[in-house]
Amino acid sequence: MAGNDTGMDMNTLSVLTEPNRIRIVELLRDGPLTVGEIADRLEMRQPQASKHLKVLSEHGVLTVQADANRRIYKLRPEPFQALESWAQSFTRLMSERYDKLDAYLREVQNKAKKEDNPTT
Amino acid sequence: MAGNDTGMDMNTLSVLTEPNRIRIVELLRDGPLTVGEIADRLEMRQPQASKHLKVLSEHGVLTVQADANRRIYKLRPEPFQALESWAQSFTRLMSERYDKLDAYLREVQNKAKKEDNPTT
DNA sequence: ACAGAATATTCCTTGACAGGAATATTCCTT
DNA sequence: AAGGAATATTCCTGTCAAGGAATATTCTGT
Repeated sequence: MAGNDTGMDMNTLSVLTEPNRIRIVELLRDGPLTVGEIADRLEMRQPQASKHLKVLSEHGVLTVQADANRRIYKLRPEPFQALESWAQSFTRLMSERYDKLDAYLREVQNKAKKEDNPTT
Repeated sequence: MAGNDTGMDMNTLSVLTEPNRIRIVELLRDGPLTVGEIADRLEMRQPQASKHLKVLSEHGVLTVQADANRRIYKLRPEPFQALESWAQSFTRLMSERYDKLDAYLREVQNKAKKEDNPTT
């Protein structure tokens, strides 16, 4: 493992960075919607909406619920919890890290000298 | 505005789509590093590292500090705070939204009937 | 069974973008 | 001033993914 214990699947993040998918997700924040409504409100064509919804579903961001002809999409909480944790893993550490810059600077300079004459 | 008041600029986020950039960001979580070290530890070539670092800097995820020949890159806290807020704007609402599914279902079905014979 | 909604899928084209390789630039050291 | 790190930039090429358009599928109501 690479020290990522936030449960954050990085594909989830990358799936959320497509502009139209972000719009979909933000729209669904206010509640579940059908494909048609999503396409309408975001002024995109139905096929594109379906495609994005598929991607989002496949990555666990959304779930579908069938209602007759329609498919109602809604957000799943998990990815956002994971994303929040992931972001926190940075914000929590950030302030103390700030102090380490000076230390690192000196360290780097030392290493530079050492590499001038390695013990050989 | 489109109801996004978290200060989250999604273009900032979109920069984190690229796997190697995520790796860089996670590496820098442990503290600032020079270009060479980043390239080494992530086993990528220096030019690619520089390119990614440039993109990350341009989008405000990193800052540079020059030290002689070297450039020390470190994370900026703002994007991650914004990301955390953004994620929270979902996790906070998610549980109550869950209850609204049934309501929405009925609403959708009503609307369907109305559209069958619009008042004209 | 049929007509017609609502949604999904396929095929195609195009643009963006990441990596490779070579080279330019900047800065230090002597 | 010259040589040599460390880093940045440029040019090229291939890949991938999003959008458009057309079509297929699924479901309903009668």
